Amino acid sequence: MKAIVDCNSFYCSCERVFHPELDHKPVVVLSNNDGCIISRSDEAKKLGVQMAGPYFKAKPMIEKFGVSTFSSNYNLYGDLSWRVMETLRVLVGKKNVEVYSVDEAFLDLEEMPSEKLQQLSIEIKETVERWTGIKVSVGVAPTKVLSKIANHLAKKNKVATQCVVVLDTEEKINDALRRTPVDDIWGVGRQYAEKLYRFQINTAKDLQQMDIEWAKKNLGGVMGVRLIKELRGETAIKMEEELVNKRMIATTRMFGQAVDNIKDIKEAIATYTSRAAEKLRRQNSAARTVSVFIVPKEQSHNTYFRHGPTISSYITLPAATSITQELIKPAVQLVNTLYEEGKIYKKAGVMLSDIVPDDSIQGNLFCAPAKNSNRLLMTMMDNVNFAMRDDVLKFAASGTARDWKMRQELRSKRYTTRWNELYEIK
DNA sequence: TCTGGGGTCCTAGGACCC
DNA sequence: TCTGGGGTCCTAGGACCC
Repeated sequence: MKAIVDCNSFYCSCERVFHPELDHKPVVVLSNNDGCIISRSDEAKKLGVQMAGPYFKAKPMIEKFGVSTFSSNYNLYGDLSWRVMETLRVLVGKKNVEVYSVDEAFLDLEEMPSEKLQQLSIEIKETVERWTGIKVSVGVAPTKVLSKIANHLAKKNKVATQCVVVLDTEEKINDALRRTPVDDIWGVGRQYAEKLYRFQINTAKDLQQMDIEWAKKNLGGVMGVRLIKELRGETAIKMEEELVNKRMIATTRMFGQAVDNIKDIKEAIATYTSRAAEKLRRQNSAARTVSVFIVPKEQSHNTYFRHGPTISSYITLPAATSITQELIKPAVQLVNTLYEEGKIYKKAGVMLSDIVPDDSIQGNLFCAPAKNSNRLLMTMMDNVNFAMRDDVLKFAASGTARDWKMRQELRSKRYTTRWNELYEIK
């Protein structure tokens, strides 16, 4: 059996840990730039605040009902996420925890006797809450897809289920499948949901009974086949063993305000490259391809949100590297080829790919090997910046005024990663 | 005026090889 | 005039996830 543990309204819950007076009150958390709403408490959901909706549209309602609003505080969420995951590792063993996202983890419970699963799930839920202050929901079932369905049902009926649903018999599974519309299934997005409804496939039970060949043809080939197998209780998506290195690393941002000069864009690109290089070194990798893209502001005054055309290009380096300066240089060069005078830009990004392990960099006959002093400098910068969870040390190319930086007007304090922002009890 | 950021996997199709 | 068969590698793009 497998479990999925999912934090309830994670970012909102993190804010509540340090604002207990907000329990049972509506809370929302905004994306970078205070652009849209990315986490809502149950009370905010009940008021009708839409997920991923633009903040400025919801603002009148938010003010009317006195919804507490926060800019995203990733220092805080990252730290609390780590505490939740550590708690799970203590409870079920390190090797049985697969961190799936900042607020979710799969647990491998194969060795657990089935009659103990309900009890264990309750214990997990209660311990995480006691140790971290974060409320979670637990779904248990034979496969990952089914456990996601269990979790969904637990969240939908918090009072009746106490946030724990265990699907350990055929009967319970079938009942759960009948109560789950296809668009609530993990792996079915908007496109597939529309298609399924057109075929009169309305519930997870309907989908489970479809032919494998049909899935292959209509639901994205092997992905569809896996999905149906998982719904039938047959494992098709395995637990990931250890931490796998990323094969692509990206840092992209909307600008706090639109940018109309190449200097600011270069600064932004240098900053994003530094951040991406940091992620690269954290997994002991090096990259050989640097891609840069910039997005001009859309001209039309359409009421609908549309992405403008993305202008992008890439450079493949003679040898893979993880040294920030060596990556900034080509990235900034690319900006020269992409930037067009007179246009206004609202977003930019850097992507590193062709990623290889740092210790097996393919040498290049025509290049000197990376100097050790550079490595030492990188390690030193990483240590300082990691301890502060921010880029306290940076390269001059990143700029100092940084007019393009994102807005975060409503951010709470970094209670757990800054000495001078510690929580105070009077 | 104001709409996030960071990933994964898969497929089709083109280029190229013998 | 006729124009094989099998393979690999790469890229772009679609779909999905949180």
